[in-house]
Amino acid sequence: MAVDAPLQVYNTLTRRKEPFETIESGRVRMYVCGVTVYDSAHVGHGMSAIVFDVIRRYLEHRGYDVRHAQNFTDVDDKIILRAHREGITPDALTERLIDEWLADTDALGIQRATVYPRATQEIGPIVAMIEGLIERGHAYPVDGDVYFRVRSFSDYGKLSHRQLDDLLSGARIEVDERKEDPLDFALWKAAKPGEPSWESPWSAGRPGWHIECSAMCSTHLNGVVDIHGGGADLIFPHHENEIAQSEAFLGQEPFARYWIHNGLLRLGDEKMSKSLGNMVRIREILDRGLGPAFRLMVLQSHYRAPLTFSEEGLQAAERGLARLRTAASDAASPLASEDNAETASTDILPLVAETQSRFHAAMADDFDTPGAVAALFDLGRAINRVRGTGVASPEVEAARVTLVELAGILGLTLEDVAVPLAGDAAPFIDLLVRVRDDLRAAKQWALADTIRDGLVAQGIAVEDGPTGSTWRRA
RNA sequence: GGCGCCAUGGCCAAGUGGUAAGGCACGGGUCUGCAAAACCCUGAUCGGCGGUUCGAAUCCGCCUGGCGCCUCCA
Repeated sequence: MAVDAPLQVYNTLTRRKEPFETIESGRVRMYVCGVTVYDSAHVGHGMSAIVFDVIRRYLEHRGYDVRHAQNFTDVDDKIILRAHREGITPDALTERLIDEWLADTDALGIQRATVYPRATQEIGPIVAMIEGLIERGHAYPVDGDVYFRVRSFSDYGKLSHRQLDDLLSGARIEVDERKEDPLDFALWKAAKPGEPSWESPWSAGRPGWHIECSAMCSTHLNGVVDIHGGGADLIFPHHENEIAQSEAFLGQEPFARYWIHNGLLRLGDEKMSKSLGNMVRIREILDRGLGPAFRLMVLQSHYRAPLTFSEEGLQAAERGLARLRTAASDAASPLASEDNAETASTDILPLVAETQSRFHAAMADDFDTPGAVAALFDLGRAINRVRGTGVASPEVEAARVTLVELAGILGLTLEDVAVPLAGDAAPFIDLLVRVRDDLRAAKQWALADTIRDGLVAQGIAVEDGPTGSTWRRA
């Protein structure tokens, strides 16, 4: 593999790209905020999952041993409300939605995290951390609740680059007289009647939203992590609060070395979000077989930039993906020699090397997937060009293998997917296509066209080449 | 009101000091019984104004337009 350039990673905390250095040599501890499971996952979640999946795949490609933790927030107001509406227990609801999440992300080709801790299964460590914060004077109990004392943490605001006083001027914060400061946030909430609860020194209750991630980083990633990621909408207050809790508790900084945030997916001119109700579920695009196209669409935009989700964008990606698949296909048909075949085929070797270096340089520069993808398209075009001359040479095969491997680092599978998708029908389609070939040889074009049209109507594209016909799923 | 981001060809989208990646679409070709696929050719001086510089899409200022966060949110 080509020598990799030093990896540069953009850090939200410092607002600049920094050389990537891990706490432990060769190992990466990565914590990515997961979802609150009260509804199905939408494509915005899918985008985030794909972004961090690619980051992880690339780090692993560079030889890092990545320990990846992603939480499920499985207790909160919305879950309780939703479960009540459906007439089921919160547990039944979250169990179902977690299964759904795993099925959806699996189908998107996302590697499973190393661990998927759940808030309700981390109560012990959470309570311990809250006790520690109270002991250190960073938190205080009130009527069974426990709040974090924001003024006790001098660095508060450093991630989102805000001043405490600026935040107050926002004036959208409900004033709770029991809190010392309006910005103090809950670490523990006493349960109301009928709500799920766990015993604690302060009340039967449940953890606040932010504390679970801090506790999970402690129990699953040794407290301090290399990468802490999530959507840009988590920067404030969630990640800001996590920093306050963890650094106040640990008595050291930084709690996370690199804060990585993906830009948000938009629908039309506004952010896609559950609260706005303008979501498109991941399942909807998976059912249409557009999962891979969605991944390519995400990759063709930089992860930190916002991306607008659109049907046209999906279709454009699907077309582009088809071209890459053609180039990566094993089944390309060789033909008798052509004059320019030899030159074309030898010229491709330097391009293979160039593609490798372009790809790696792009990825090493803060995961510039659009640049990496552009290199793949250039290589794909070169392969198709040589193929067009009908020559299958070792050089082209080398290019093809490179294309497939590099795409694999991005989680894109290019090799033949048509036959498996056609399932049991494949042998019959093969038969029809062979019969049609005989008809064409006999110049029985009307009949040949009838067969082709029939297959097309069934979603099978038939393409006639110099040495016979091939088919693929359209 | 505070903090921040963005504005690149028809659409999407990289590039952050040396004279504009890539994808999709359109048009014109090659190939082909036809079709499809594939390949080839064709298109932008980078929102506006001013400044810094030998040189700016790329740095600075102002303006216009759009977006995000400040409240649950990937």
